[in-house]
Amino acid sequence: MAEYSFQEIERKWQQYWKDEKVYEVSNGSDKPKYYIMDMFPYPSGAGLHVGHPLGYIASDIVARFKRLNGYNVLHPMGFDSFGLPAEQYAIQTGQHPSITTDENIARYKEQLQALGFSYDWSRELRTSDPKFYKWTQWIFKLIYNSWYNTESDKAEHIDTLVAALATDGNADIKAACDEDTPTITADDWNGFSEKDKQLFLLKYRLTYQAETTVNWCPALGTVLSNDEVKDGFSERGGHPVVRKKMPQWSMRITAYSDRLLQGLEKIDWPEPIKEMQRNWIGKSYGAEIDFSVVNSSHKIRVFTTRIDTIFGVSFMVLAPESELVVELTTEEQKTEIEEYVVAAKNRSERERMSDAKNVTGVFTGRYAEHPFSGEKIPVYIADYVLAGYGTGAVMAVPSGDQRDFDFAKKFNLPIPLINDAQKLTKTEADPTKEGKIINSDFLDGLSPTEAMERGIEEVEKRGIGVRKVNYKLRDAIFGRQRYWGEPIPVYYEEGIPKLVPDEKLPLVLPEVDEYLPTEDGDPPLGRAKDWNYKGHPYELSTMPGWAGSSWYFFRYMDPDNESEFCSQEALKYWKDVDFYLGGSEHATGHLLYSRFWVKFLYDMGIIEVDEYAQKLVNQGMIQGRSNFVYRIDGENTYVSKGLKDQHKTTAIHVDVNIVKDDVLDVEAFKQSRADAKDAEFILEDGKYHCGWEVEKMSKSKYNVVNPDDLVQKYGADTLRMYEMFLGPIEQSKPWNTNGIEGVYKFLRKFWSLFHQGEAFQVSDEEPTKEELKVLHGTIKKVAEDVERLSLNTSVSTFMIAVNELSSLKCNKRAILEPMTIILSPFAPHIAEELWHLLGNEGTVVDAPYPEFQEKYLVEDSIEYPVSVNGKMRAKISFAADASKEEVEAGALANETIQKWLDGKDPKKVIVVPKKIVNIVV
RNA sequence: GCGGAUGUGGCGAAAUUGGUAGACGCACUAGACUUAGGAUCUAGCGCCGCGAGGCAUGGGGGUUCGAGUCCCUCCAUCCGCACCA
Repeated sequence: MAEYSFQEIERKWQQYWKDEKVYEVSNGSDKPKYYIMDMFPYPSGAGLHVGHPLGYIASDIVARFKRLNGYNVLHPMGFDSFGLPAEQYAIQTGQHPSITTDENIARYKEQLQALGFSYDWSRELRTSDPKFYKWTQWIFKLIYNSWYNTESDKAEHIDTLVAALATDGNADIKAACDEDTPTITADDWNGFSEKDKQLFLLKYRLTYQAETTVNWCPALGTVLSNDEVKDGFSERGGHPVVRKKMPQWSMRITAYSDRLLQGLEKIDWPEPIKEMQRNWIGKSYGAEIDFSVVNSSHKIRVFTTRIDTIFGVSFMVLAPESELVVELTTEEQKTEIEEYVVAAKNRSERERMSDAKNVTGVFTGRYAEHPFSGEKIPVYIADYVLAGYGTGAVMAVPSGDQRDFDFAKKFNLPIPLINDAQKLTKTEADPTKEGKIINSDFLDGLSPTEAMERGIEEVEKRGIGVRKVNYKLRDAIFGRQRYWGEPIPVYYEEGIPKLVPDEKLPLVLPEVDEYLPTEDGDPPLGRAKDWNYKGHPYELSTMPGWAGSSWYFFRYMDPDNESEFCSQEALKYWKDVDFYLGGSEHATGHLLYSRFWVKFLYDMGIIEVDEYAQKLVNQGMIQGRSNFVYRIDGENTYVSKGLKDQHKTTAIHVDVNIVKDDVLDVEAFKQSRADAKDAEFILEDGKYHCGWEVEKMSKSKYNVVNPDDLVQKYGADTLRMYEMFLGPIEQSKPWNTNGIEGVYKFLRKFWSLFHQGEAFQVSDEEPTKEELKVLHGTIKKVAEDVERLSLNTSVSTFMIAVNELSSLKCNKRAILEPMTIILSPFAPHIAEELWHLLGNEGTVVDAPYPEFQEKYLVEDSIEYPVSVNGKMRAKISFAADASKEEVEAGALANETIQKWLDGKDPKKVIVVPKKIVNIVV
C-alpha cells in the first residue's frame, strides 16, 4: 500500500477501536481524571452538517491529547432526544416520536463515528430513555419536596418547614416563597385541613403550581419560556405567541438568584456568557418606598434604584395589570381606565414593543402624597410600567428618566430639576450621577451617590420604606402541554398534587392515539388510557426541554446505575466537568438552568460541587456560504460574475457542491436543472465565476455542505484537520471548502515520508541535529497550542514541520515515530496506521506523549536585527550564549553601525530578549 | 437605547510578554517533469515605484527608542438583552 488510501485506513481503524473497546474508560485509575464533554445535540432529521462537528473535533483533539499525557479521560456523547420537531412530525404522520428519534440518532451516530471521535459510546445516554428520565423525575420529586431557607441560604427538605410551622407558625421563617403568602400562627397551621396544608406548602415548594401569565402559542398548543419567544413569535416555527393566564408548574430559580450570580466568579467561562447571565439575573440595589394616597387607605409601593431623585417625582405610574388600579380609580375615570386596561391586555407583546416610542397612559383620578414634601402628585396607569418587575408601580422622575420624561411631555406634567449637572434638551432627560443634588430639602448639596445612601436611611428611619435588592430573573415555567417530554411524576387527589411514589418510577410515557390536544383543550396525555394512579389522574403536561439537560453530565459518570442517579463513588471520582464545549446560544437557557439544578443537588448533599463545569468554551457558529449564478432576464443565458453588470440579471442560488473555488462546474449545472439543459453561458477566461454571500446554512439556499461527502472525498482525518485549520475555534465564520486540498496534500506528504516508491520504509539511522530541532520544536509548539486551544496554528505547525522534514528527505524512525504520536489527536486514523506500520503493538492511544528537549532547540548563534532610532538597519550574528553587554558592545563596534551613527554618541542602547538591538541617538 | 465581541493582502488567517507585520494554507503567475494533468516539484506573490525608496494592521490622536498589540476618540459589522424604574 503505497498510496494514502484513507477510506481503507479509516474503515479499518474505526472497526478496530470499536471491537477492542479502545475508548471505554473506567471509574477509577491511578491516572488523574479529566472530564471533557460536548453539549449533546438534539438529533434533528436533517442530520449533521459540516458546522456541527466543529466543536466535537476540537474536544476530541483535547481528549486524545490528554490521554496521551497520562490522564484518565471521560469523553462521552449522548442525545437530547425530547423535542418539538419529532412531535410535529408525529402529528403530521402519526409515527411515534420515539421511532423518528431512534432513526435520527442512528444517523447521527453513524456520521459521528465516521469522523473517528474517541467517545466512550458505552456511556451513551438519551434524555427520552425511561432509564434516564426515571432520574429526571426523581430529581423533580426532590425539588418538589424542598423549600428555600434564606437564613441558612440553602434548600432544605419540606419537613423542616412543616415542623417549624407546627410549632411556631411562619412569622419568623425566612424563605423564598410566593409574594402573597400570609403570615400564620402555629395554631392556624395545626387547624388547617390536609388540603389547606398542601395548598399552603405550594407557596414554599421549590417547584410549585401557580396561576401565571405565560407565553401561549396557539399554533404549537403549548407554553413557551421567555427565551423561546423571539419578538412575539416562537423561536421554533415562528408562530405567534400571546400572553395568557394558566396554572403552571414552575421552578423557584429566583431563590438562587444571588448564588447563581456569585458562582460566576469562580468558574472559567467566557466573559460574554457570564455577562449575559448577569444581565438575565439583573440584580439591582435600591429601596422600596410607600406613597400614601389622598382620600384612600391604600398605599402605593414603588421600587427605585435612584432614591437621590425622589424630589424630582412629579407623578406616579401603575402597571395596567396592578391590583391597585381597580381600588384607586375614581368614578369619573373608571370608563377610560377600564378601556385602557382591556386594550393593554389584548395587545400582544409584539405590538407593545413595536409601539415602544408611542407613550400612552390614563389618569386614575387619584393623587398620592410625596413622602417628604407632602405635595399632591397625580397617579396614572401606563403600559410602559411592567407588572412583573419590582412592585408594578414607579415614582416618575421626568428629569432623570427618559420614559418618565416622554410621559411628562405628553401629559404636560412638570419636570422638576434635582441635580445641578442636569442638562435637559427638548426631547431628552438626563440621568446623570455627576453633580450635586438641588431642590431636594435634606439631600441638597450631596452627590447622587451620597444622596442614595442618605435617602435610604431617612426612608427607613421614618418607617416608610426599606432597602431592597431586586432581580429581573423570573421563576422558570416547568411544563409543556405536549406529548414528547418527560411525564411529570404527579397525580391529583381532590385537585391536590401528590408525588408518584419512587417505586412507580419511571413513570413511562403512555401511548396515545394522536399527538394533538384533546377536544377539551387538554394536552395530548389527556388521550392516554388508564393514565392514573389508583384512580387518581396523573398530571397531563410534560417537562420542558431543559429538564434532562440540566443534570445529564452526572449520568455519564454512571449511566447504567438502576438504583441511583449516579453512585457516590462515581461522583467522588469524576467530580465535575473539566472542559465543556458548546454553543453560546444556551447562555440564558440550559447553561443557567443546569447551574440552578446543580446548586440544588449540592444543597441536598448529593453532590460535592455547586458548579459543574470548571471551564466552558463556546465554539463559533458555522454559517453557510451561498453561491449564485446570474441569468440574463428573459433569456436562457447565464453570465459570469465579472461580466454581469453589462446585463440585466437575476441572481439564482446554485448548489455549492457543484462549485469549486467559486468556479461553476457548467456540465453539472446543466444536469442539475431541467431549464438549464440548453442554456448558454457567457464565460470569463473560459470559466464561469459565481458570486457568493454569507447566509444561514439551509437546504433552501443550496449551501448545505455534508460532512459525509467530504469524508468520502478526502477522508475524516483531512476534514478534521481542515475544520481546525479554518480559524480560531471560538470564531463564527462561513463554511468554505476552498482550501481543503492544502490539508489533504499535507497528509499525503506525511504519508510519503514513510514510503519509498511503493514500499513502506523507514531508516533506523541516528537523526541529525537539524532533524531533531524540527521534531522538538514541533512537539513544543503543538503542545502549547493545544493547551491554549489554538488548534488552527497547531495544524500550521505540522505543515511547516512536514515541509521541512520533506526537504531534509528525513525518513528516520526516531523522528517519524514521535511525529506520528503528536499528530494522532488531530488525524487519528492515519496515525494509527503508521503506528502499526512502524511495528508497534496496541494502539497509538496508549503511547506516551513525547517530551521536547530544550537542548535541540537552542541555536548556535542568534541573528540580532540592529535598529537606529527605531529603523531597522542590519542583522548581525552573535553567539547564542552572548551576554547582553557583549551584544551591545559588538553592535556598537561594528563599522557599518558606526557610520550610521555619524560620530554621534548613542544615548541609549536597548537589547531585548527577543533578539533586537535598538540604538537611540 | 444598554451590554458584549470583532475590524490585518484577492480569500481563510498568524504574530503567545510592546520588539523584523502578513507565518501556514487557498487562489493567482512563471518555470520543470510529463502523451496528458484537477498529480508532483521549483520560484514569485501587501500596495505605490524601473529603481533607490516610500506607504501599509477600520479613521484620527496619544504614550514609547519601538504600537496590530497599551490609552483616548470616532466609524463600521456581528451577537445578546430590550420600556427592568
